[in-house]
Amino acid sequence: MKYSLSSLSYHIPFLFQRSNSVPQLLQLQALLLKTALDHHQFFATQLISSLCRLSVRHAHSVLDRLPFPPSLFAWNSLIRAYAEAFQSTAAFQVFSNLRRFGAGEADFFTYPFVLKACAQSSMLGEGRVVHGLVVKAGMLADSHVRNTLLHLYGSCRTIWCAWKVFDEMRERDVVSWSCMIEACVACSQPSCAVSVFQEMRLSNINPNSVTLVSLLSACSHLTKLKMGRSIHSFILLNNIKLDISLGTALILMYNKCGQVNDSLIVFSSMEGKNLQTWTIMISGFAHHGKGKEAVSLFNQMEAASSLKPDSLLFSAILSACSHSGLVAEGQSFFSTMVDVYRIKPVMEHYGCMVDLLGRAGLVEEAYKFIKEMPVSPNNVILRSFLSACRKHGSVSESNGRKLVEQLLTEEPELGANYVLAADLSSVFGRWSEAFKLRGAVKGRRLKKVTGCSWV
DNA sequence: CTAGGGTTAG
Repeated sequence: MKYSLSSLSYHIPFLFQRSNSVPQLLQLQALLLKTALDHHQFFATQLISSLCRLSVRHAHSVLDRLPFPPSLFAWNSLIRAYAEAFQSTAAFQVFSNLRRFGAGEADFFTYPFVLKACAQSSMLGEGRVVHGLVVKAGMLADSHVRNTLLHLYGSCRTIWCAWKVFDEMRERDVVSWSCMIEACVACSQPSCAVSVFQEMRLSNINPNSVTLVSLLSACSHLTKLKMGRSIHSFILLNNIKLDISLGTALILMYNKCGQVNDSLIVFSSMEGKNLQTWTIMISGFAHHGKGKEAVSLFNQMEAASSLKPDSLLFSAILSACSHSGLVAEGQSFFSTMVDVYRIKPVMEHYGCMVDLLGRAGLVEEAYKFIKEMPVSPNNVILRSFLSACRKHGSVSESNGRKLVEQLLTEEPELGANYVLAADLSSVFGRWSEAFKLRGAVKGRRLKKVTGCSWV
């Protein structure tokens, strides 16, 4: 095709819009070079922002080689693209380059992008630096910037900083409140999240689906079934769309509160489901001893959707099998995972298998499995196996003893391990040893510390 | 061209 220069510059924006591959865009770049239109900032910007959609790397190299200072729009596109590609360090690096070499200052698009990148990777130090620049540039006046700052401190689990930003806000919109609720949940303060929500209602701000996802998460942590149910009715009454996230959060809440039947009702009513949704529903069945239902749901997923099960889903289904004594099914899932889906088993999967065999009383098989695993068993697996030994006996004393020693060496601070060790010594009739081990329980924690500091 | 959300063994 032949274009006159003026008609060419008219057509180029459309060409950009139509290009959906890197080679096509590179061809366009060649065209710009040939026609000297590459010296027009408008086209350069368009090239960079189009490239950002497809290949951040290419976009970056074009920006670096521009013969004139790139537009702020181009810088912003690049930072955003890096943030969206989870390359937070690169996003921050581009932001620094913008400040050093760029023409003009960062604007109220730049800061949300770079802050989002910092939040994603919990880069608190970098985030604080950006916060300082935000203050200096007077950008706190922008609500997007303020809300992203709030999100940053929530993600970095520095709740006091989040509160500071939140308290200093004069105007709070639904995003500000949602971010604050989310920050409380992220910092293991679910009851705080609930209070913030109540305050939000008093301020006459209406929650949206994102707010409710965070709030439901707080309900799950607190097992507040009544509140969870009222959120569910709120959703139904207000015709809030049950999207994947909201539906998943609801199912999770019902799971945690022991109401799997309700989980299933929500699950069935959802239109779109992703892998997480299936995983959560299957693990709900797993936790409530409904192994058969879990297995049938797994098969249903394989048959009815194009989703490919992942490592987490296999953890869930293996756990379902082990809790319901479905030994053959569990073993079959394990080999399907390895042979059909080519997923490399990790500690969790081995743990499920040891648990599956151990609970079923197949102690020797469990021992054999542990010995044949390519990794050394962790505390969880050791405890699971030794509990099986305590219950079903029938492992040779010397083999059991070695694993007990391993457990006590790796986790000497947990009192529960000494209880287990003492019980096993009793099984083998070593009474004095059992007595000594029981003495060691004193002064040690019986449960793991979860690190929850609820207010 | 802008901000916020959910999962896995014991």
